[in-house]
Amino acid sequence: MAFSFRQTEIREIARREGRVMVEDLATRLNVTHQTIRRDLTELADGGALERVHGGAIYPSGVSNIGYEQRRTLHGAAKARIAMACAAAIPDGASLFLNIGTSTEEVARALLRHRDLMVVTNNMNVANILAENANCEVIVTGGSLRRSDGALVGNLAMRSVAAFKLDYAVIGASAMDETGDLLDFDVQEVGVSQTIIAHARQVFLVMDHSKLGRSAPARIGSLADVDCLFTDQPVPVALAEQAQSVGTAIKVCDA
Amino acid sequence: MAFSFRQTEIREIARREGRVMVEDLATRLNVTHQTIRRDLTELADGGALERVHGGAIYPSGVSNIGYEQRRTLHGAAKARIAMACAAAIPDGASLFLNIGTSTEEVARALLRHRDLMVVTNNMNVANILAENANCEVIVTGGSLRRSDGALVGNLAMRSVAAFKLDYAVIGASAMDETGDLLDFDVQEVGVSQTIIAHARQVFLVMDHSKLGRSAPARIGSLADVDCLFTDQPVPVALAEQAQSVGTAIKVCDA
DNA sequence: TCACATTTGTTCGTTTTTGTTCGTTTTTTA
DNA sequence: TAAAAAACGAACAAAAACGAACAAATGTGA
Repeated sequence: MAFSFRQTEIREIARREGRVMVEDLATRLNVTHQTIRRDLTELADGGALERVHGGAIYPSGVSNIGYEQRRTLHGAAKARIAMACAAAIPDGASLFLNIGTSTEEVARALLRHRDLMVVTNNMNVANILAENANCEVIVTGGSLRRSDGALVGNLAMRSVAAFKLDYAVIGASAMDETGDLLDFDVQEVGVSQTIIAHARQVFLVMDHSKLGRSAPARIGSLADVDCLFTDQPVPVALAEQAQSVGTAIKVCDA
Repeated sequence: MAFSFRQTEIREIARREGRVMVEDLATRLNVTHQTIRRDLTELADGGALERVHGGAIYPSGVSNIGYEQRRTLHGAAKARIAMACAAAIPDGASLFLNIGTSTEEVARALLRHRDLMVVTNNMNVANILAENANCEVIVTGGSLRRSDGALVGNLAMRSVAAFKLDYAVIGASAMDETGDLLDFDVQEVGVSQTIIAHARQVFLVMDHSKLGRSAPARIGSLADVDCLFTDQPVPVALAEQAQSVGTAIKVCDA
């Protein structure tokens, strides 16, 4: 179904503003209510909008901005990665879980584990694992970043440094071809570095979209990681690099 | 099931603030109580909210830690206390908020304040205030206690000690006739003491049911408190005690 | 230019939503 | 524990939104 010019515009407005109202659109687009209604009905029939009395709502599951969006992006792949990573962590272990949607997924995959001790600077992880009664959850301090529930800053770093745990499960924004582990946010780098330094084994969870691309801040290198969990075969250069520094790569495809 | 605009908004508010009240929503959304009730019923039918007498609560996740929230839903007294306490805190202030349903209530009352800096060892408080974009939220570290979302332990205490703020808003389990401030949980005492020591002004929020009763662990005394916010006139002995040590008492009755 | 299809505006009966009232149930208070 | 207060839901009327039908305007191809 091809939408008219006006219908496309209505959909655009709905995407931007989350919702549209018949009355309002009629004024803005200089047409009658009835015309708008016809448009909304067609858009709803085509699945582009969700019709409600008085207007329509942009379907939220599809593209809530920002964090919610990333959350559902690559959902199945992330779940597989998380399951594989969780499987590598034994009951009774102590571990760090840092920021990122991938690590949150790991937290979900750890809900059935027993006697874990988890230290995290991610509020969402804490919330998720709160449901596992067999798991001690320790939250690092820090300033709350609303966009993703991260706790950042000095406090977080100092808190992490007070531990020495069996595992660290970390995510990051990117890894480039030379095996450098990168992040978009400079604030996060310090915490991630500290976590790596205070864990006996480091697991990196990262879907394929982040491999081979770049980001401004450097956390460390592939050599710091004991095992990389991802969803597709990695670029050859990276695979060779991993081989030479002794990093295992676990590809979790369907 | 597609929810109407208003219903969508109600759900959003519920997500942000953990709960909604019929009365409040009717005012904020400019419709009658009956309309709000209908909305809440439909949202509850659709599984988007959980209906309770007087309003509804947002299910799942952290907002759901413990059933305390439901209990306090009808605590009009607590809400009044919280409003009065919030009113005594100016925009731009820095403050501690410790554990307790009363302090959570204060957090809700602070949602409209601007430029606050809030340090808390209460996950629920952090979640509530996360929605006030004008408020910097800092979470102390600590071990997560599931029953009430508190962060306890050494880490919490050490984190608190890193600050010196304008106000401390604290709750406690009890205050006996001699003006001793008491708690049922020994673990909490240390944190509360540290908070008191690192604030320029101390506000105690405590409903009348806790006044004049006892508890095993001692936090401090009435003398450490600058102002006590409660909902009913305090016992005479306590009032005299307060007078002699220079503690203000604010009775927030309807 | 004409015939025809498509889109938009207008009108009007129908449906949905909301406000009002009132008796019932639940919660609070004394 | 009984009275008072608050919240609840049902019923009905008013208001708002809806969609169908048809006329007018616009666009299109012979």
